Amino acid sequence: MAGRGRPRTKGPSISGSTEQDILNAGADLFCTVGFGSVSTYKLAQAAGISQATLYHYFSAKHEVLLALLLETVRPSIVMAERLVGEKDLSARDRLRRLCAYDADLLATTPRNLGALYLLPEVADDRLSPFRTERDRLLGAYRSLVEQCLPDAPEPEHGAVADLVFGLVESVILRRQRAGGAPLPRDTGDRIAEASLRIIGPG
Amino acid sequence: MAGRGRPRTKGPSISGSTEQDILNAGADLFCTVGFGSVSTYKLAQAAGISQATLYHYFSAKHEVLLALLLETVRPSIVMAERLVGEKDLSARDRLRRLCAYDADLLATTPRNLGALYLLPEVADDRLSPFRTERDRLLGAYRSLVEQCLPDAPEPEHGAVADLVFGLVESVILRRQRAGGAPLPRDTGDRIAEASLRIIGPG
DNA sequence: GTCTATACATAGATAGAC
DNA sequence: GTCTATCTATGTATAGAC
Repeated sequence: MAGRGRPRTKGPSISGSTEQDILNAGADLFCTVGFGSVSTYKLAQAAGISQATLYHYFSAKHEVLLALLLETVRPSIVMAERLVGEKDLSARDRLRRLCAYDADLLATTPRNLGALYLLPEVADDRLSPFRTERDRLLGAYRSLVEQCLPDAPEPEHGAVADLVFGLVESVILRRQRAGGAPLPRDTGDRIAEASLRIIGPG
Repeated sequence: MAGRGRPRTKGPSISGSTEQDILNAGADLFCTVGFGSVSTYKLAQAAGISQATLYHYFSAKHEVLLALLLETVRPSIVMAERLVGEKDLSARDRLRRLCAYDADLLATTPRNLGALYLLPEVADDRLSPFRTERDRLLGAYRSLVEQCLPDAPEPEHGAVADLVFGLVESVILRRQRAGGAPLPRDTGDRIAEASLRIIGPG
């Protein structure tokens, strides 16, 4: 199981890949301690490598955070854009599924990775590729809300999408208050139901 | 207007109080850059004083953040506990007012101070006095939800209160995405209406 | 009450041996 | 691919003059 064929000289990796060890360590630390509060030394230590070795895998500290952000948001984007185009289900059902999927991810993944979205450092220019992706996700929510409320005036779609998206993301804050521990498994479904109540009767 | 009777030798204060200058600078920087990413040097510079003078007013960097957190959450607690005891209004009306008040504060105050709640550093032991206060606020929400849903089973109250509290706090995230700029003035009312829809028909 | 100066530790990133 | 050693900058906090 360990090493999976990749020869290593020292410091056996837990995951089988040193890069993954670094990402795992970053996920642990950035979510709980913050970004600016974590030194590259502590990050490397948590990954089981020396501080210098970090720079063999990432050219700078913020690149670790960027990689984490992108890989965290990607599954949601894939699911969202699939549901936007999936015309066999009603718009309400598709929005329900998206909310349930996203909220469940945020609530039950081993680490509270959504907390990365909350870091003020995300506003940094060097992390703009992530913000672009998150805007794509928000756009998909807006499309689904629009399909749910075809008769509503235009600006209303964005406002309602903001409410729904916000309700889903509020799972992150709740989990952070709970010390990062996973939330009950019905969290996703409850969020989805509440979202549809915000949308109004079908 | 400036100085308000307090003699100053150098570095005229903008606000009339150096302590307030420090808090203002902390509000600006911690919300936008983060806590660990802000040095005491930059903090002092933004407050218009030397780095050493900071330690005349606060014994350590985290004390600045603690003061900000406590003064940010206090108005919400005062309003919440007043509404919990105010029996002249229906429970729904009181919850509506609380949600509208809190969401409006978060949406329209000059700085996006709610973003302070999102900092991972808030989990630090030295900031536990703030977490205690925030739990008091959450308790008030739960009390009001309980009064709105007297027939619901016990654990349901906490779950619904989490949804409502989360929806209110989602304003922070939305504003952060908007670069910290104030949100439309109807944000509080919209959040309050959506909260009551989550609660269900009266 | 504010400053300059400084102590001392840690920061991010690079060089070069193995 | 990983390390030790190191560079240079910056970090927090304190000492002591004014």
